[in-house]
Amino acid sequence: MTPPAVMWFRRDLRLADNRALTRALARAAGVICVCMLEDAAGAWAKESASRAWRAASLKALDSDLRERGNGLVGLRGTAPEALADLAKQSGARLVCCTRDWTPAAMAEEEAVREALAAVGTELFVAEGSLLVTPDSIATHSGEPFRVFTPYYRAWEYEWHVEEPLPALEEIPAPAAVPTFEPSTPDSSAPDIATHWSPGERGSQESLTSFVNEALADYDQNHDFPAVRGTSRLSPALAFGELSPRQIAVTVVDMYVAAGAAAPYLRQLAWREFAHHVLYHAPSLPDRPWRAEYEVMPWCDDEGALAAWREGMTGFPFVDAGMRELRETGWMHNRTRLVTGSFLAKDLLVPWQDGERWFWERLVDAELAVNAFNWQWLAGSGADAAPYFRIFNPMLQGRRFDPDGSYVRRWVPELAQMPARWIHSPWEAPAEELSKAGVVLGKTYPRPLIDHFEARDRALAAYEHVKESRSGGA
DNA sequence: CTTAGTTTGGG
DNA sequence: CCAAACTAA
Repeated sequence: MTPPAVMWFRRDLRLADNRALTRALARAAGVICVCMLEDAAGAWAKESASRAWRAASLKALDSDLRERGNGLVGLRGTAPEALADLAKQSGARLVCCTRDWTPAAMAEEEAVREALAAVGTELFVAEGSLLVTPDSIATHSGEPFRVFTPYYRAWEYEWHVEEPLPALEEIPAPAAVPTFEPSTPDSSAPDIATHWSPGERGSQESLTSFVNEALADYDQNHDFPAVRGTSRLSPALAFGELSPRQIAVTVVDMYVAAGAAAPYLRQLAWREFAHHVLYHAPSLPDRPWRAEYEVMPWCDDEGALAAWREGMTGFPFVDAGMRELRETGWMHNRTRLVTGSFLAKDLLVPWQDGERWFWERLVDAELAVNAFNWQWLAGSGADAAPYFRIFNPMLQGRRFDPDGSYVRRWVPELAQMPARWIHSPWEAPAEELSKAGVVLGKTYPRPLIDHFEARDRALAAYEHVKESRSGGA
């Protein structure tokens, strides 16, 4: 009897277009499908929305596997030990997984490779989490890209439309698979099932409805958080329920001739740029990418941070975003920009605090993307928002939620406010407030700070960074 | 796509 | 005269 192969699922929780799984099947008559019950390389906080998503997604993967004559086995302990043990017990000579380009995951791959080598088993690492791997493109001088536009040009040139691998009809298991029991999600995590359908099938349906319903108007609608104008595929990408190739090919197929696919593909490229930057600067999650930002005079204001987390800053557009995050595990991109700018620039709270909160609360949290975006917002990142671009939360609200329906949905205490005042209730005449049943400081907080004073304070702080760059070192 | 200040151009 | 367009920080 030929020995089985092992498929080690990580952030590639899909059966279609999975080169690792396809390889395992091609090399052995039976495949043992495993995942680590606790994802050490993912380093989830104890309470985390992603953990809840992962648990649901693993369950879905298990049932998809069972339909194909297999099933998922959850392993305890660390990946190198658990996989080496499994290889020894089962006699497997081959373990397959998909490459994860984040630093801890790459280190984990190496540790697994060594542990497996010691028992005479090979680790095969397939590509599939990115369309263009971080090490495959560089500037003319051979340096990593530091600016998005030239990166995007190279990226666009580099990726090829290539048909994804089909889903596998049968995945024979070498032995009976025990019942899969994922670790239970945290009680504080959002109720995933009411807002999302995790798992490969649910994500494929999300992709189909996105290309059918929203893609054509993506460019016009994607900035309006009250509209379903974005793909909402970020959690599926984060966990590999869909590969970027499946998404890109579907999007391009829909719009062979028209340019309608380009704005969306550009967003996929931002995700890959984040991985490119992290790969070449592994300290991205912790330290400012631009070293001069080490001297940035942040304020460790616990109270302000708490108000921001709770969605109680008194700025309706900011609070709506933060509450959407809390309730659904996701936030619209526009409000990610505005809430992030508000934390880092208006409140001058270190971007790492925002990064940590998003990491715990977002179902789509990806290390590279989260770190990159926070640094981008704070001004210390690659091709970052210029320091003087400090979002005005009132103007942003009026522009991108003109009728206030996004605020009304997530900040119900303002539901009766007329659109004219909904993004700055403190400016509303007293009778408008009372008609809407709003008592500032009681039913809804007064603004935590004056935005224009905060803006001046932030500009002064950034001035300090500029001076240290020209004067110091 | 931030703001403030300046220029331009239509009415 | 004012609003849109442009520009510097």
